[in-house]
Amino acid sequence: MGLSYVEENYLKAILKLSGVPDGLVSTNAIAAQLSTSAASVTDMLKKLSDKDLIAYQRYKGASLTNAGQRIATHLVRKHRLWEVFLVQTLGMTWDEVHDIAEQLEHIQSDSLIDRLDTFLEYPKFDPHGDPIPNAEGKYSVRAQVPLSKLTEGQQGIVIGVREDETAFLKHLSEKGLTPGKMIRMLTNDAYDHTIRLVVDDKELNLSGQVASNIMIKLK
Amino acid sequence: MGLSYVEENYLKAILKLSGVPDGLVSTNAIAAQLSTSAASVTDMLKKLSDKDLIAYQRYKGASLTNAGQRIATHLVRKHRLWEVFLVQTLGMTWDEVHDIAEQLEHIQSDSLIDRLDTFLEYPKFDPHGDPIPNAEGKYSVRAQVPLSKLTEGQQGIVIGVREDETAFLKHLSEKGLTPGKMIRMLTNDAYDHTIRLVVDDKELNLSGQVASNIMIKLK
DNA sequence: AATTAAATTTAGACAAATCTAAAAATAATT
DNA sequence: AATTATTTTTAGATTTGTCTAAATTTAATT
Ligand SMILES: [Mn+2]
Ligand SMILES: [Mn+2]
Ligand SMILES: [Mn+2]
Ligand SMILES: [Mn+2]
Repeated sequence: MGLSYVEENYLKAILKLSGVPDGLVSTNAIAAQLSTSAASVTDMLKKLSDKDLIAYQRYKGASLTNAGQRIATHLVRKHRLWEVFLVQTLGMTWDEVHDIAEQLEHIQSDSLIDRLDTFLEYPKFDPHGDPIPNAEGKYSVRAQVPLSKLTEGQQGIVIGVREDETAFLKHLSEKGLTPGKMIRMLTNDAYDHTIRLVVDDKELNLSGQVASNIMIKLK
Repeated sequence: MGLSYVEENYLKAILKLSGVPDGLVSTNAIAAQLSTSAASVTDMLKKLSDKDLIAYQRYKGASLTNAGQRIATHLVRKHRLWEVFLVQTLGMTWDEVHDIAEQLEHIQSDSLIDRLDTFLEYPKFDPHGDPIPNAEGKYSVRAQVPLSKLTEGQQGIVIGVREDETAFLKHLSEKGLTPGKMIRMLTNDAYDHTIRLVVDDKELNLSGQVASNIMIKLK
């Protein structure tokens, strides 16, 4: 009784949005995440609830059951392992792998993904710095803070991003702001949130919006 | 304007069945190949004809147009390259890769498949001995004959099979009849088509049915 | 040539996933 | 508390791909 790729995408969306206060994800939030209508979401929430993959109360919201969480986490594992493969093995750039991984994550074969994990030597993080769950669904956590929160003089290392869009990632590549790079904050304007910092001995500017999507490990 | 994976499977089925006399593939042949009903096939043939991917005359049969052939050949290329990857890179056995490749062949990304080809060092044949079309759709042909056609005393090398089923491939693996192996025909019964041959200095029996699906390069 | 058989198409229904528009429930304002 | 605004659900229609059963065309037999 496998799930359709559409059902899988809903589970993944709910997992991604689960960071809310009471853990209940709203219909509209899911609709926005999946670029679909609220009506479609309601239909699917009923369906996933019938399959006991989510707990759903109408007008209240949805949360993953243990079964649903297991499936969603496995999808994230597959997505991120494939991203590592595409960058590390095939030499793609980090800005072109997300859309392909969105397709590859739906390939059904546990044997395949475990062998891929072995071949890649059990990577802990994907090219965007996101943790890769192991076969049991456990993953590493790292202390990290958005670049936008750093104060003047603070230093750190770029360890990831919070955004998958190609345009955003290409923008960072052009500025040299990729994972592993050491940065130092020069000025962080309290009012308009414009940032000036140093990377590779070069100074550059960033908007607060962009900086909030870059994750830093403090030095 | 991409095609659905269902449309892609129809094009691939028609290509596979195109070895018939006048090149016209029948509705029933496609239905059998895809394990679907003749009525469904008729519906899809109309649709593919409207898209100019096949030439179709009702009650007569279907054949691929140049556009359809290009797409179908590209699918075969992807399928076989992924099979090489699964066996060569991930260490799977040749009997477990076909079903996974059936899924992977529908991943949409030209960049991905060209990089995979480069990574695998441009293989010319897949694990089952089938030729891999290059990016332009051209592929190598090898002189080959079914094992069932060999006469007493003839020798040759196993270079491929004509059947993807797991049970069939496992059967051959157990008998040691895999690509690259040298064989010598002992007896080929003209009436019941039972075969006795030598592989690795061991004698073994085969049914005519099984032997007809093993391809040999004569020595 | 007429009849029977086989292959193919058409007709009509169904499941999955989607949409828009309208109705209902909840939340926010006055 | 009553009104307005927002969110969510329901109703009904649409697209894609499928099915079975009946009708039609083509092929094979007598
Ligand atoms: Mn991604
Ligand atoms: Mn990622
Ligand atoms: Mn195959
Ligand atoms: Mn093959």
